[in-house]
Amino acid sequence: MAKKKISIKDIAKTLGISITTVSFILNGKAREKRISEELTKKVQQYIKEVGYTPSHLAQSLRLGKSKVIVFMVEDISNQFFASIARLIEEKAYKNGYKIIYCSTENETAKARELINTFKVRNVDGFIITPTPDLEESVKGLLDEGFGLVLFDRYMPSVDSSYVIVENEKSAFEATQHLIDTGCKNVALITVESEQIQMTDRLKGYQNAMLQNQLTPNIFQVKFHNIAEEEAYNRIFDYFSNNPDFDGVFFATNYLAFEGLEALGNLGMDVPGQVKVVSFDDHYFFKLYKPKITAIEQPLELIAEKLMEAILHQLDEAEMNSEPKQFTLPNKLNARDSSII
Amino acid sequence: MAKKKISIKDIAKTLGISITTVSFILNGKAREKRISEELTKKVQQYIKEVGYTPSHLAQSLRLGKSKVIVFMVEDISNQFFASIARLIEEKAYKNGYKIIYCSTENETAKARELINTFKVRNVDGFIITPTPDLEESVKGLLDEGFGLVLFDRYMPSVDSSYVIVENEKSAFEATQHLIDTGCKNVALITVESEQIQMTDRLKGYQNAMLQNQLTPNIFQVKFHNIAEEEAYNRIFDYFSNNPDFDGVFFATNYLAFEGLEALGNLGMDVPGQVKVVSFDDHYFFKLYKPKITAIEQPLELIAEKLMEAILHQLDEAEMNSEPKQFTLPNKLNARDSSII
DNA sequence: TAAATATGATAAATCGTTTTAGTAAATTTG
DNA sequence: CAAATTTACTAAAACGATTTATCATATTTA
Repeated sequence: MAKKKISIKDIAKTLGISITTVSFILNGKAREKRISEELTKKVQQYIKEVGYTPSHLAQSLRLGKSKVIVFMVEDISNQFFASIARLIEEKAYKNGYKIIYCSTENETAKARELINTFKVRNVDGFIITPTPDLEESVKGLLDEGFGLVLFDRYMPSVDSSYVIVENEKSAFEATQHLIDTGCKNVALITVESEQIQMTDRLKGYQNAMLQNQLTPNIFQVKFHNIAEEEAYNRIFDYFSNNPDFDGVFFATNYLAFEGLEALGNLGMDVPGQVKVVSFDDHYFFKLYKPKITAIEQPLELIAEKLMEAILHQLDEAEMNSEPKQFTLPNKLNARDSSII
Repeated sequence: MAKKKISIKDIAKTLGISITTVSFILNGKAREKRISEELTKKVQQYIKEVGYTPSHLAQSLRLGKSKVIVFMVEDISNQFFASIARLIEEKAYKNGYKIIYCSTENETAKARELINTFKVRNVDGFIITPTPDLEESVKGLLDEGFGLVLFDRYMPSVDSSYVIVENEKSAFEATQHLIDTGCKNVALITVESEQIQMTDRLKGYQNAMLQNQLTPNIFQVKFHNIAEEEAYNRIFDYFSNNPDFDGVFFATNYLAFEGLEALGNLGMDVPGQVKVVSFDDHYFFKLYKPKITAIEQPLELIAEKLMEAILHQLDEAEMNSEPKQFTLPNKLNARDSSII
């Protein structure tokens, strides 16, 4: 029966004092504002008694800060993003922030729309995995004073805070790992994308191949939000038409899932005939027979740095400070050591 | 350079009219409130010109509705919950709602705390996977007029809206499926839990066994937020000590992941020697060799009904209406048909 | 002892809306 | 033609907080 929520005004009236006094006490300014110890105690006591909590809405309106951070990723149901969501959650609540999530599907139009939606919703900050061509919107956020941290990928042309991983270095290592275990023709299965996290992985692969005097063998799947099956078919076709490889480096784990399926159906033995490494480790890779070697991103560290960067920006005291830019190291989980 | 946001007051001043008039026009009450066509047009034109959008904070404060729904689940990084999150997202935004998520870890204390946090944060509604002993808090929400829908499990003692699946029926079917394919001793691997979704699955299994004159063979893993490895070890031990089963029904997919690992390490051939069915289908089960039969929950339907139920409650017009209670059918994805 | 300062509290503006209760002027009615 | 009604619009209160400016009264200071 929805007992009406008590307000600061009710408290003032009941105690026969002014709203101002109550507010000062609530905000710990009693001493500073010279409210007597006696009255302060009395008010605090009463507040505890009735279980009063201030209206965040009213505070937000008055102070112009909503204590809301938007977590805008490619797809919140993706294991990687969901895991990060889980990890930043606690840190956010601990600091009095709430997190609203949304998924862009990596579609620029959708991302722009979402940014606009949330801008007018008085959120304080954004954590974003940017879609292609989102520079303008992102710069807009920065200009308008919103907190902003990019992650998973950054935008070379925008000087914002970001948290990414060492894509090129790890891709190099993964490729080198395959070569070290005897591969002469390592194929790279990646997506057709201009986004930096993907081009960096490509670069790492290419450098490793060239440094070992090997010929790159690249297949870029057109991945325009196509269905899993479609990806499977394209990878299957590529493998059938170019069967002379002895190693595969998958640039993302969903490519690996489909690719492993394809290898299996083509009767290619993993890891006997073909060795495999995937970017972006997954619970699945430990369970798969055989276990799959993969590059693990440091989820906890990413989450930690994300919150560090966004809170730093939202902290009044340090407004307009330098952007924080983190490039974090991954870990290659070699699960085929018995093969070497 | 944060150009200050334009307010309704600015518009009124610029056009030399009152705030009231602008507000009426903004809210489509121009006709009703007898604002002349001419002025209405002019104002609308100006609003479009300057790209004004109302402050949701101010509206929320004034109207007492924040257009925020809390999505409170056991663990947002769990594939099932993350998928639901993804699916309700769009429906929410389409209706002008934002979604805040949080994870309870299935800990009652944490759930209570979260509920309190969000109650004072002026959210409108809650979608909750209740932890054990959460009845009081949940009833509190109902009494205080918050929108509420439980899901994944409900509370028999609370007459709230909920969206669940046919746990008992599907568990029965899964067990029957194993029996039909020749199993005489089907083990049930489940968690030690009093929660209804789990006890229902147990019931379904038991009924199927008894109806077939077979002896139930139940192992309840103590699952007090233990690590994956711990669960693995316990299941491994159970299998080693009770090796005379020819089928396993796993009550959740994470139990199946660990259980399959254990079966593999025990050298038990799946599905030759032991046939397996799991509750809660997963991408993984399609990829695993052999493919694993599993019960698929209707994600889209669940999401749809969740939003239907919560929006129904938040709709002013239908306040205090009857709770909506949905029990949805699952689908058994038999992937071992070649074996029959 | 008059002026200056310290003490303890408060009135009122403000944030950006919505909505109730008016109010003048124009029009209709009897 | 005066009264009643309609038209077109507005003043002001309210939502629930924060904060600046102010105000008595008491205490120091000169």
